[in-house]
Amino acid sequence: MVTKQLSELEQEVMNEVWELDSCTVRDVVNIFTKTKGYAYTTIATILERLHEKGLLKKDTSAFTVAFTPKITQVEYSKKIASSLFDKFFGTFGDAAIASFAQSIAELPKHKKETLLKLLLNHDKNK
Amino acid sequence: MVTKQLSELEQEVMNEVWELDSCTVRDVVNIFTKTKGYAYTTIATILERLHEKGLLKKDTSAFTVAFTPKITQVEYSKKIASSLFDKFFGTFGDAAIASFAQSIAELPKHKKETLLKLLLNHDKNK
DNA sequence: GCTATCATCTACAATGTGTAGTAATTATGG
DNA sequence: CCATAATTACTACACATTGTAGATGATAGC
Repeated sequence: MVTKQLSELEQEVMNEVWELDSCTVRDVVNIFTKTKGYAYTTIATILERLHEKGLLKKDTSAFTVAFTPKITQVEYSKKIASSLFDKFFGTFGDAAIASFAQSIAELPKHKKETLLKLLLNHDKNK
Repeated sequence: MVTKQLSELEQEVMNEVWELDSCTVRDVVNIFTKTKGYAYTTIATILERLHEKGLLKKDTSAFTVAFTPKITQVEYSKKIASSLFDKFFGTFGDAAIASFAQSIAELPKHKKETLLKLLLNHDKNK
């Protein structure tokens, strides 16, 4: 099951929605006005596209529409990780395991250590 | 340094070029006729694009052009892995380390074991 | 010299993406 | 209750990427 990645802006917006949890177009626009200035309709379009892609629930019962994530950020990141790995090993095969390992080894120390701990734990409890 | 991923077809062709090492358009066309039937010019276009993207050397000294990889598949897969990890953690932050670990845990046994061995080795030699 | 092959140039439809205007509708402050 | 602001739904559009390949001119080899 290939989980296609979101576009840059979609992902940014999605991250905000995860922070806000339930929100309106205006809420998201307000967040972004502090940094980049997007038109109201631009954000509306992106939220709509995220809805079409099945990532957001859309509650239209009130005049002002509310969007809510259908999946948590952690769940979603899990899907993306799986999909990435599948694609990576599908493309490069077992020869790429070393590349993979090397990239892990080059992660910032705290990430690497947390990761190793998790992996070894997993391994014990199998 | 973000290494952008190749398109599906570009990647397929690139994989063949890595197998053949030095090759002509015809060589690649021949490989593919066994499976999918691409027009000669389709493959030529893809090879040209891979050249533009800096992945292939193009030797035009003879009438029949020869393409050669500028980077090995393993080196390239290393870049992709790094880029993928950067993007992944850049997008989802440390909260995603667990997702990452879980996806590793779900890899086929032999991949996972090879990977763990490499990681622990790395860790020892630091 | 003819013919098959090749390289290069050009093209084009489909899709994704960032970006936003317009029209119609509804909420709201006075 | 009305005017103005806010909101939604629809439409649009340019630009990049991708898969796909035709046309045209150059060349190699018989």
